[in-house]
Amino acid sequence: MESVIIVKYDFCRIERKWQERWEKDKTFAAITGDSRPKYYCLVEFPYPSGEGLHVGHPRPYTAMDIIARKRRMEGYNVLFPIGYDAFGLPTENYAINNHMHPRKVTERNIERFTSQLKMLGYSFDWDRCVDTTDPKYYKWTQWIFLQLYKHGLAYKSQMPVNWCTSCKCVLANEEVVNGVCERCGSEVVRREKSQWMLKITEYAQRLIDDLDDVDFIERVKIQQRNWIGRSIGAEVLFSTTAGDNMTVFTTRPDTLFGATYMAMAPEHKLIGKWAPLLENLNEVREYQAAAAKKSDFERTEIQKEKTGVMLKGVSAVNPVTGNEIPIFISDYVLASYGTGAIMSVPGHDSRDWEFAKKFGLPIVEVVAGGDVTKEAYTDFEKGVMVNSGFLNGLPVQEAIPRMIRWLEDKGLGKEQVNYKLRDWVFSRQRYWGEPIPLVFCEKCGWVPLPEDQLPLELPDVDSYEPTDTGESPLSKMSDWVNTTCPACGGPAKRETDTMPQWAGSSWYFLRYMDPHNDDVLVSKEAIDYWERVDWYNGGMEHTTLHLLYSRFWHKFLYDIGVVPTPEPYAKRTSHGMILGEGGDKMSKSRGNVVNPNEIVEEFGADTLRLYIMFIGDFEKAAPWSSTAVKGCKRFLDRVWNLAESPLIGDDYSAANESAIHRAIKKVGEDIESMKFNTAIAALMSLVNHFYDSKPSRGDIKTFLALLSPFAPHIAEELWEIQGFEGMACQQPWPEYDEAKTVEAEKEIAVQVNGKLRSVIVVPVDSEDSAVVAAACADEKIARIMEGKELVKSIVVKNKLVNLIIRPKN
RNA sequence: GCCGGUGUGCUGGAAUCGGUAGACGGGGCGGACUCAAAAUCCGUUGCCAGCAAUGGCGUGUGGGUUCGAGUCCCACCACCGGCACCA
Repeated sequence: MESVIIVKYDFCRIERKWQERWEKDKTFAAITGDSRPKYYCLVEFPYPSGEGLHVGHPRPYTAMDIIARKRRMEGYNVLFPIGYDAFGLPTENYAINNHMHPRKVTERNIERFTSQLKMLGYSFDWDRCVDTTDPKYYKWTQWIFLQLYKHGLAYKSQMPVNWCTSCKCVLANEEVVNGVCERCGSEVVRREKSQWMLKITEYAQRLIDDLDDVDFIERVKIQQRNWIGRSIGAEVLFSTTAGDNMTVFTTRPDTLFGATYMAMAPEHKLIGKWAPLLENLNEVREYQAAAAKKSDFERTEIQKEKTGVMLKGVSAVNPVTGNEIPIFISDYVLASYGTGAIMSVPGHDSRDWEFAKKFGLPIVEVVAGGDVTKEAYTDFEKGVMVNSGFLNGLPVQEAIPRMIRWLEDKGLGKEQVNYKLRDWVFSRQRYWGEPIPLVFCEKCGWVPLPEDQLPLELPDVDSYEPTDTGESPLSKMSDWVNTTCPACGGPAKRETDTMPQWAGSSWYFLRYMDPHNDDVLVSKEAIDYWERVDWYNGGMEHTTLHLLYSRFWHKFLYDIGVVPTPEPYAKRTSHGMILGEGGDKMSKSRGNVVNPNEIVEEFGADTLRLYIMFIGDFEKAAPWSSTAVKGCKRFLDRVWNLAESPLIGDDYSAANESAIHRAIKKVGEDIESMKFNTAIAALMSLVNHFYDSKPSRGDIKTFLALLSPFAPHIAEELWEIQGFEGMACQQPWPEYDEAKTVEAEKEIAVQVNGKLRSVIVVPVDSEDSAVVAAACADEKIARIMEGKELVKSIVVKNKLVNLIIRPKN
């Protein structure tokens, strides 16, 4: 073919031009109440950090922008909003270090983020932008908190909590990762503190059950289910020589005959009560003190040897054997799960086995199948009960319900479900968060602010510095703290802790539906129209944080009639991380962070969008490659070169028609399954095809429509140059004709005894016999078949023929 | 330990149902254009043997099912993510 000189296009001018046009025309405005079907696409709104946008951000944003743009072309009224999750520690820390008000820091960061997001040409409806730190927004965060309080789902409780030594702040369970702070990586220790808690546990079962009704990718569902950690078992009552009953939870009631000792958490309440009876009280007290000092991380370190102290003077009675068995305190029993005490069955639980070995306690086999002298036998799929009275001979699966029935009949226990999920620690001892709208009155106790006093605004303080005493910086503002009780008018004090960062993000998707409403969180009209999010993409790291929290809040709002659906998101997908060049995580300390501004300056936004989608499987992590970006720029230059000069023919050209139909099909399907990389590969192949057979104006028209969700600026400019009507992004999504996606002739692989030997070309949908005949007629095949006979042939239509041959007798 | 995921050329990654492994990019090599370089264009590029035609090998390892296995089954290995004394 003739050699072509590629003219590089002026992306800088083109991108600015179309971004201004879209903004001026409000091209992407979502219209509440519009008669078109609605579609709500959501991305996780960013935390506007001081570092600005990072190349990780555009991956999910571009993906959902492609979906949103395709939906509009398909005729939907699309809501695709953006906002800022702006409360939080990094801003506050920056403010402290640089002596700036966090409000100012936030404003500056938001401004920077906004210009960066606009630079990438996303089709957000900017008029619906929200900011969680805006009092008009957090008024409603506080309002929801008050509803939770009024419905008994928020309570204050003195309890051991996770305390981050660096942030000087408590953390929720979900925020502690491998014993360190999820945010800063510092050590987390246990502290007794009085904290506001949200009863997410009350929703544990519904949070599991309703996963069946939503279209979330499987790994998200699995991770949430595991985190909630439901287990079914039984509560069993053990009498003790002290007169009190001890209640335990077990998932293996079938092994009750094998319970040879009891173990309770060092914090267990009965220990205090039994103190006068304990012969070794000092030893017990010492153990308790030592356990209290340890961090959760130290306590739960796996490899460490089990420790414990036997309570001398009190023992328990095994209700089925009648045997008196010793009671230990040990820190391998968690105070916060089940009843804080367990029955120990060394024969069939590896932890109990280890403990029993160390303390010389009896190990009784009650399920046959293993060798309990060597290790605990824990398989409950198979195994038959022995040494177990009325259970003898039963398989485990039958013994469990039998034992539960027995316990219920005797009033000694019942079936019980437990969850690993804990209530949500909701207070933070920091400044930059939503104030908790409650006051404490000596006479009335905790009193909620009347709703007409919301928002309770954050006061300005002299110092944002967190304190080691665990008091919020707000506590020093005595003018603000001292107030009057809304109930009795007497003196009262405000709560000085603030809400965690997860508060504002637990409901933000609702505010986008009606962002400027000062009377309600979201109007009935708006919520009835937009209903819920249709497709939400976000990071896996939020699966047991934001995603779980927001499902909980939404269920609560559903229960009180604010929203019409029990689930906030119909569909949830997740993207992989963008790694640095070498495959390491991108981080400032490694010095491998790629700034999107530099890429846009050098190659343009369309190239960045295309590359970030082409980089690899959307769901998997992918390393950045500075050389590979060029490939996408080259592609766009080739597109420009092909389409910026006049073309003729408004119909598809004969030479390209089939390729175009195939591309429409492939690109459309791949977008839906988020296989953006292969969708782009299909567009590249089509362009390669166009370089072989010159495209008509009609060919290019369809191509530009397909390209426009990925590279919207260049598509728009070429659309205009070609003189097509309207904007590319407002065209109907191209349709394909299945019949035209198939070629007239097919290459058929010819195998002999399963090995590829030749390739033949036959008309599409040829009869099997014709294919076999053509294969045998092939020169190479004929040579191989010489002296052999054909025993069998297998034909896969339009793909392959396999000839089974053997030597002639 | 438990739960998920992944393993394919030099490299990022493709490959509905089991049906021509390596699409589409990057990089390399050779050539054209150029005083030269960049850019661009053309060709080539899984490995081994061979001048070639061609043959053999090849999707983490070892088995199996099948006319046919990257794909299914069994047993392993390595790496990544989540949970982690939850009774």
